[in-house]
Amino acid sequence: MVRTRIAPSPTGYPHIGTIYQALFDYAFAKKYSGQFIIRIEDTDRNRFVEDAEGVIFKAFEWFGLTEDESARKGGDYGPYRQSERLDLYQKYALDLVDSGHAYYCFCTKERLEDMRKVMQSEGRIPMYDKHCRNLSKDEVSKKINDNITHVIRLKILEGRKIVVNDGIRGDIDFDSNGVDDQVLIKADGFPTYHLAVVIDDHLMKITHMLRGEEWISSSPKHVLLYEFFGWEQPLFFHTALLRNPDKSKLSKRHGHTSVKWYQEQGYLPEAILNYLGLMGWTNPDGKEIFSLGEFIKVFEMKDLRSVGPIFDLKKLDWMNGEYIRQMSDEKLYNRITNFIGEEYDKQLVKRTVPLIKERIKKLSDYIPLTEFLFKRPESYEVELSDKKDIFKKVAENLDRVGDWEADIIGESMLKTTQQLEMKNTEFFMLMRLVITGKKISPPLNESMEILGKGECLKRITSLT
RNA sequence: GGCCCCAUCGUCUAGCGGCCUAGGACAUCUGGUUUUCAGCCAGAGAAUCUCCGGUUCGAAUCCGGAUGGGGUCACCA
Repeated sequence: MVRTRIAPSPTGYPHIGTIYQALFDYAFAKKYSGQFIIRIEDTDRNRFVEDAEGVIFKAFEWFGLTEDESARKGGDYGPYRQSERLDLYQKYALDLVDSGHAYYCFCTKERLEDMRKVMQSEGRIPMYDKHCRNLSKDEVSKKINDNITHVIRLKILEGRKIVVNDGIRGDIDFDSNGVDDQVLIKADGFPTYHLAVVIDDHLMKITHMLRGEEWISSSPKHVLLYEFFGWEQPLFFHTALLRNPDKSKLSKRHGHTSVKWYQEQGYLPEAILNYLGLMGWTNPDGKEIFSLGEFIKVFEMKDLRSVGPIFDLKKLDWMNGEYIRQMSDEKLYNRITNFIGEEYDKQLVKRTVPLIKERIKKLSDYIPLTEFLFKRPESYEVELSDKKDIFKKVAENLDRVGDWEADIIGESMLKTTQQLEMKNTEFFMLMRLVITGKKISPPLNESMEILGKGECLKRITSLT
């Protein structure tokens, strides 16, 4: 049975990289009829954001990455919120102390900081100096009785080779001398990520553990913990990191990391997922546009590449446009009204859909392109005050049009062009400007039909 | 800096020892369709496969080293 999990921290809007990983977790679990789990890792009380959890779940819903078990849905291996599992972590940490694989540490933050400064100034790598490692049992119990704040640290054996098996990269060897005596239980009684992740993945029966590459260097600690507990490890998969254009890890400063931003830009969730699926993975049949369902059918974790791809918005834009064009008018209409809100006349919006479908890449392109239909242009991109005669003539001819339909409107204007002995391009550009205010717009005849005869004549005669 | 990961067009990638004078997609440019833009169609340019050694009859593909990029070194995840 395959069981995968994504473990976001409730610190704000979800990171696009979290979705990237969740996509693989989800697809893999679904492919093998397993379960996909969302676990909330809220052990850092300093970074905790009150309503972040709800926002996270909403985001997953938006993408259609629906979980089988989670903090909101429950399941057989709960609770799925780490803050509700504190006694569990405590118990296992004490087991580790008993078996000699962990120890109490009473060092103050100040001492630790000073120690690191000294080590750094000596050009050494800052690591805990194991100061509290060899305290006697009596010393420890005395300090605990005296209520001295303490943490519990992992005791790393020296001179050992630790092998981390990664499903994407193969075996990665570490020397235990380079691994720090990691804090397992913090002074506030909360576990650190390292302890919690191992205990939870084991207890929740996770079979395939996928996470970002930035965790590789702490993996030896986790491997050791599995060994000390005598537990079988899940398979590890460390995905390549999404990058900024300068190749550094995708960050707010150089790129867009928040799911919220993508929503506000009017990217479609299915397009984002499709694009993400192209990062580090290639569809065996070469197709670049594929649905989540198709992805699930062919995805294998081992096919993931280990190179960190640069997140290229240009290609996402293209793909989003591709999805928009493939969508039915009805569906696109729903997406647009959903996106722009209530203030726009829905009947009007509906009629514009066929006009803009091939012209927008993102939902946020809609309003700038169609604004002129909802309100009269306030200015014109080109000076029109010296074209009064032309507009007078057009207005006269258009006024005679009986059935206000695109084709007939076009014919009338074509006739006017001939009467005025103007070039088509020149004439229609003037018309485009007077109607829309802009040099670039959706098809003119159709736009005029939607706008209505009265409104069109008003716009034209206002310049005569 | 120590440790670890990675390395094919600007970007995403194909490639698993001969089919590679390196293929596709995005982007760019050109032409066509056209009442603007977009779309669509056709085409072009774009990678001495980071470099240097080695293995081999033969290497983008295997091995070693160098270089470059990235990650990580917290009582954050």
